[in-house]
Amino acid sequence: MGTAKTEIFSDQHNQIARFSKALGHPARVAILEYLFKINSCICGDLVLEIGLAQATISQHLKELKSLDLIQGTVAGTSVCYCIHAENWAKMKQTLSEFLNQDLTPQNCC
Amino acid sequence: MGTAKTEIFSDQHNQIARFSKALGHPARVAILEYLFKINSCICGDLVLEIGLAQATISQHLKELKSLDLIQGTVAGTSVCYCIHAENWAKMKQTLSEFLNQDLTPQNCC
DNA sequence: TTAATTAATCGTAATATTGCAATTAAATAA
DNA sequence: TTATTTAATTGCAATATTACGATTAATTAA
Repeated sequence: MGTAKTEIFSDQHNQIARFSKALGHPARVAILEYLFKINSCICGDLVLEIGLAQATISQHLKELKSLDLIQGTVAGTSVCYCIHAENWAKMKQTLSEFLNQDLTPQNCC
Repeated sequence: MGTAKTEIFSDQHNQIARFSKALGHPARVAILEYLFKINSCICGDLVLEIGLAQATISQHLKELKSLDLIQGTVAGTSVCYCIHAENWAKMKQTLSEFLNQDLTPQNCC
C-alpha cells in the first residue's frame, strides 16, 4: 500500500484531492505565495527565498508544474517561473465549490 | 527525511499546508462530502459508502478529527460523526485567502 | 574552444502514508 | 453473566514523500 485507491472515487473527488495535495506542503505554499507577490522569478531566487536545497526546490517546482499550477520558461541559463493564471483559476473554482458547500443548520446526533 | 522542514516556514504557510494535506486524499474528501450531504452518520455507514476497510476509514476519520474538521459523538456502540461547522469555516477562510490572492495582470518573463 | 552559471535529474536515506487483518475496548442486548 | 455490535488500535507490508549531495545537461561568457 502507500498508494491511494483512486479507482473507487469519483473524478471530482480525486481532482479535489490532487489539488489539495499539491498545496499540502509548506514549501509549495511558500513558492506559490512568492510567485503571487513577485509575479515571476527564476529558480535560484526561490532557493534563496525559501532556504531549501536547489534539488529540493526543483522537485517541488516539478510537482507544481505537473498540475500546471505554474509554468516555467527557459531564459538563458535560468528558468523563469510564474503562476499559470488560467489553471489557478480552475483550481480555485474546484476547491471553492467544495469548501463552500453549505451545512444544514442542525448539528451532530 | 520524509519529514517536511516546517520550522523554516511561517505559521500561516504551515497552516495552509496542514489543511490542504487533510483534503489531499480522495477518501477524506468523500467522507467530508458525505457528511455535508447527510449531515451526520456513524462510522459503519462511511465504511459502506466509501468501500474501504473499517480500519482504514477509522484512520482517515482520526486525521480529520486531529484537525477538528469533524467531531465524533459516542452514541451507544456507535460513534456519530459530523462536520465541525465552526472549524470548517476557519479552514475555508484560511484557504480562500490563499486561493483568492490576485495576480498582477502581466505574465511570465 | 573552455569556463562558468543555472537548473534538472539521479541516487539514496529517513520518514510518512495508505491499507488491511487481527485484536482490543466499550457499550448494549440477551 | 455472556453474547453481540461497533469502532479504535495494533502490527505490518507496500509505496510515497521529503531532503540533499553529486552529477548531468544546457546555455552563456570569456
